[in-house]
Amino acid sequence: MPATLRDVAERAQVSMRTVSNVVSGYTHVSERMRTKVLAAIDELDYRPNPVARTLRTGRTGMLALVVPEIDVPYFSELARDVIDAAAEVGYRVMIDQTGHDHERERQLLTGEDRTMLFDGLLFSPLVTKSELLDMHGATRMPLILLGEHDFDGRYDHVAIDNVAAARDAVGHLIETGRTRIASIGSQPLEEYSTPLQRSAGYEAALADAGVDLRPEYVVTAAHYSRADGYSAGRALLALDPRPDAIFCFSDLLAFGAMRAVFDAGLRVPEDVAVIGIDDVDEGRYSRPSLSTISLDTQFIARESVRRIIDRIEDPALPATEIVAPHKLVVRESTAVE
Amino acid sequence: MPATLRDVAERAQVSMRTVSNVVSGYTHVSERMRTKVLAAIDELDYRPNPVARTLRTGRTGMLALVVPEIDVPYFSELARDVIDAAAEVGYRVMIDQTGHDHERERQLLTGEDRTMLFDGLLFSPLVTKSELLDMHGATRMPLILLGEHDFDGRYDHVAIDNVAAARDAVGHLIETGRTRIASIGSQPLEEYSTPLQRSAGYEAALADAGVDLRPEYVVTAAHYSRADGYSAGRALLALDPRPDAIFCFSDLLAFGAMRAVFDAGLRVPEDVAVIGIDDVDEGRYSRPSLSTISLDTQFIARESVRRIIDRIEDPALPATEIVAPHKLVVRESTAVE
DNA sequence: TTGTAGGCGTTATCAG
DNA sequence: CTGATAACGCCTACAA
Repeated sequence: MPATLRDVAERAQVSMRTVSNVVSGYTHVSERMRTKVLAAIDELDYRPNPVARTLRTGRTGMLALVVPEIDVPYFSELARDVIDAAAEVGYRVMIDQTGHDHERERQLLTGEDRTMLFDGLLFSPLVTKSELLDMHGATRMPLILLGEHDFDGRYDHVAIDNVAAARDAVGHLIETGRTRIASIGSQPLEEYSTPLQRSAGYEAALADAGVDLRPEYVVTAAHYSRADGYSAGRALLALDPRPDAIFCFSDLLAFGAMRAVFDAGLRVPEDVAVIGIDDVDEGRYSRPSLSTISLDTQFIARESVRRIIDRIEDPALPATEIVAPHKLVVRESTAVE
Repeated sequence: MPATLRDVAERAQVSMRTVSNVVSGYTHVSERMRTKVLAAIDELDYRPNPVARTLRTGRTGMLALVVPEIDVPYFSELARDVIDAAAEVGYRVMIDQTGHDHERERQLLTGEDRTMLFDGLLFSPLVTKSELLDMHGATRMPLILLGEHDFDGRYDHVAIDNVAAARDAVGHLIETGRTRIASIGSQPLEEYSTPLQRSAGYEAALADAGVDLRPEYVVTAAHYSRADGYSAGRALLALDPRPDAIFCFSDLLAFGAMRAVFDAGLRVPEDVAVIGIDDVDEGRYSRPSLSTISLDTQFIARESVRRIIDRIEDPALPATEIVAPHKLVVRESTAVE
């Protein structure tokens, strides 16, 4: 049976008030009292009960980070940075993965879950915006959207300019002389906003260069996985004329696509150039190393944690949008000659 | 101001007890009462306060998973499986990364942290065993050790047989005719148990085959990262005679080492064979694909969650050890001819 | 500077 | 089957 504040008070012959003062940052406690209390705490091996403290103060000191899949490198690298940024300001992070399951997203958003022991929600969503608004409406849980854009200014979000990112990637392929540019990553059924935006950027870049969009060059991917990149890549290589470049909506898709190119007996970048988005560590060591659009996960993590803490402290704050920077990183997979 | 149980009771003209019964799915409630209460809940948009419930019941419904680095694929794949396994039994998972920081490990273990809002700890440790015993001693927090071995039977753990895993990997290299077998991954300073065990397996396999251990073929790595694998690989390739095989203590090290081989103008597996441990997804798509020892993260996740829940329910349970299976997966990076 | 008492929102005990 | 009431452990006006 763990010791409580009352036990310590009895043991030290002082009031609970004094013990509490000592425990939670000294505010005017005499030296005699303090040592007496500390001794009692030590003897009883007392630790404050965080749940009771939470009930009283209304703060759990915990944030939730919700991502589609934690084992996708982009999200695990983001999680790493979020955990670190949160730790710096005294918060811990609960992670949940929705696994492309709308129902699980909905439960978190509506607060329907029975274990919502956190002060705020960092949400990297699949759902489209209108659905989101309806779901979250009733709750008062502070919420920051990650990686999204254009939510009518009704929510805080730390966004990526997905249209520009895709445009930069495809623009690079065009600059290096490729003209038959395929893409992998648009969504088969649902209208998720990230792939929609990246599709828009792809189309815009082609239009800018006066290159026709060939519908057969646009291959969908249900998940942003290596496996889906591989099968999409195989499909593209069977086309005639064969693409001379592939823009993948994520690095993971790109790794799969590159492997498909090799298995077809072709070379990257000589026969087919490949570029991704995310800039995960893997791409620096893959063969060939992967050209990509680098998204600044540290920036996203820091800003979103900063922002949600502001909002927890003042729920009335107006919603803001912060756009994280991105930049083109040229490596071997799009080299010329 | 969110509605409370009392508000609902007043609104529905019943006692708090009845409302509580309805909310927590108690069976013996008359149909009349139930509908009346549900109506009131709906009108007031009432949601139970999880913190109050937790204070009363002593359960948070949350587990903590502590790993060195969440962005290391092995750990993020493990986290994925742990989150899923926990969700199946109604638990959520808080993730913390110690980043090779002993102090952070200690805080979690001693319960010194001020936000320990979880019912049990799944711990993938860096510390050696005696340190661990001393730290955790006082706390009553249920604890399961992951991936470790040989803790005197004083703690529950879901172990990997690291000695056998390393031995199998090196044995495979020997069977395929390699004789100058280097290793990357022993630790430079501290005596962490996982690398110690893998070193032991490496040495044992060489001894089994009557192959001499050359000290210069043993290269340390501070972290199990691609970067460290790369620099270790470079160092090995400069030796004379050059190794014809490299056993890496993790897949990540292996990816770095393979890249070093290519950058030196050599080939994998023709000039140098490479094998890792972990079997992360990346190794199925890398070029060449990576031979490795597959660790069953699903098994580890399921068993550790099952075990910690048993222990939460009955803290008096005797400690048990479960050893997760592993198996050799042969791919291109160790092929012959 | 320190003590007393009330309440955070829930569940559990004990009557009825 | 339902109602009143006491904890759960802590923090903080308010009082001394």
